Amino acid sequence: MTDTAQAARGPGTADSRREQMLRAALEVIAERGYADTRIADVAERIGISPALVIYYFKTKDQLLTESIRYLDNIWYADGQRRMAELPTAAARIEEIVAMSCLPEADAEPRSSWTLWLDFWTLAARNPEVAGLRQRDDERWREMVSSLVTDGQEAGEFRVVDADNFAILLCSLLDGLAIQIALDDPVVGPARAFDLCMQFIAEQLGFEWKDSQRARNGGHQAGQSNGARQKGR
Amino acid sequence: MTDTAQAARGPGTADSRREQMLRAALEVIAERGYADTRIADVAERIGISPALVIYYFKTKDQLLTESIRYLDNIWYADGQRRMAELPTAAARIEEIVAMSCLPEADAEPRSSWTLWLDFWTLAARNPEVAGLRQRDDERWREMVSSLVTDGQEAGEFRVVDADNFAILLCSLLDGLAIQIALDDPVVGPARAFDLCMQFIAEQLGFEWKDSQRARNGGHQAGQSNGARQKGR
DNA sequence: CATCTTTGACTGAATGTTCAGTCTAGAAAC
DNA sequence: GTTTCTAGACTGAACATTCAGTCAAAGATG
Repeated sequence: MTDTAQAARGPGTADSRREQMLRAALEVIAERGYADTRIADVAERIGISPALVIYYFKTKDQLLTESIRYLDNIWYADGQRRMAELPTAAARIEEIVAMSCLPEADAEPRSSWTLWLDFWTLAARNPEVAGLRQRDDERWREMVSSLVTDGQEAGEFRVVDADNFAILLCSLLDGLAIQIALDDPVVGPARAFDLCMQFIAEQLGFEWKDSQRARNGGHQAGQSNGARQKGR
Repeated sequence: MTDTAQAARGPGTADSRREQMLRAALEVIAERGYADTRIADVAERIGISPALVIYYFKTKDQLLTESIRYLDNIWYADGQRRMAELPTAAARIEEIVAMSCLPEADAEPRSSWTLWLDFWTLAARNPEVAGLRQRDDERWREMVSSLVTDGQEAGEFRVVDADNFAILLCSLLDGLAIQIALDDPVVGPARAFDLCMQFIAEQLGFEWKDSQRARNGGHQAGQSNGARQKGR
């Protein structure tokens, strides 16, 4: 009967404890990798006993899976928020590229890009995570796709197949993210960003002047609250 | 003379044993994932005792790391061989895309694409593997880059910056490989292949007629010996 | 040729460690 | 005073690695 009920509906403290643990879990995963993340690590990071982690999440697996879900949701919500704040389709698509390529100044270390590597690897064997990933990818492609359609209707973009373009762009971003996550000396954030924008501008037929964005390292569009994730 | 050694059940000769183990390790990694691969799995697969694995590779880590190196080398060598067999730059670049996207008919299961996910994830934390991956990526980009240059000199391709193009294409292939590895229902091998070829033809300004390659599922260019890897 | 000796491949049974998850009981909240 | 949180000590299982040998083939010796 008390499946997950108790935890979610507890007093305010319970709620923040949970989230505190989820965040800690993501940090540890980013540092040590999903496979090498121990309950003790997560507990230690927030100064509690390992037993408490089990008290909130019945099993280790639940903790980790849920933390991935948490990441997934935060990331998507953040994307939507940013999109809503920008006026033109061109600006919005640039924001997407920036989110995928450029580390944010305010965010913690350079951790999170690697989280996506773990996410993918996990999805290869864990059906639940696989579903999550797939939905996430689909959402993302739709975001791009409808954005392109909007831009075309507004006359900002040339007419190309929006769905195909979305697949291409999202795959390209994933591929570039790998290089960035692994600190490739040839394909750093700035170069990835520039190349990608050039590609987009060419495909969609709009002007893109080498922005200074890649130089100063962060996206400036909308960093309102203290969301701390940044990779993709 | 006394070469009855290789009997199916009997003790194997030292030389083939190592490779046998490396191959078995890759199979297990592909199935269960790097993190969940146990020495006992590898041993069981070839019907030997776990102790023997340690006898050959001092530690588990060494076995796994070496198996990744083995994969890396095989993959690169295979790529080079295929390139050498094709006459035009256009055919060669198509072969690269096919290698990255289309599963081969003869190869075992659909295992190996996921190996690359594990490879990347591992590279994020293991410096040795990181070096390996970086070298591999660099090699690959150079292959594309020089291929493009050749094609341009031969008048097959339009003139674009070869290095930038190589980065773009390799990243795109990586990104598409993720989708394929994770069995994305929207981005299957055939579609990935077609989209990618369209992109290339457009960028390099050559004709590409919707080949039947993606349909019949495999690459036909050069499958001479019984090499059994296929993913990327 | 008949015997010993060496050597390398191989195994089964320990050993030791690392963790996830449990149990007990105390402190805080309500 | 009952329920919710929390910690510390503990248990049990899963595994990597070690050890002490077995076994068979190849050389050496006479």
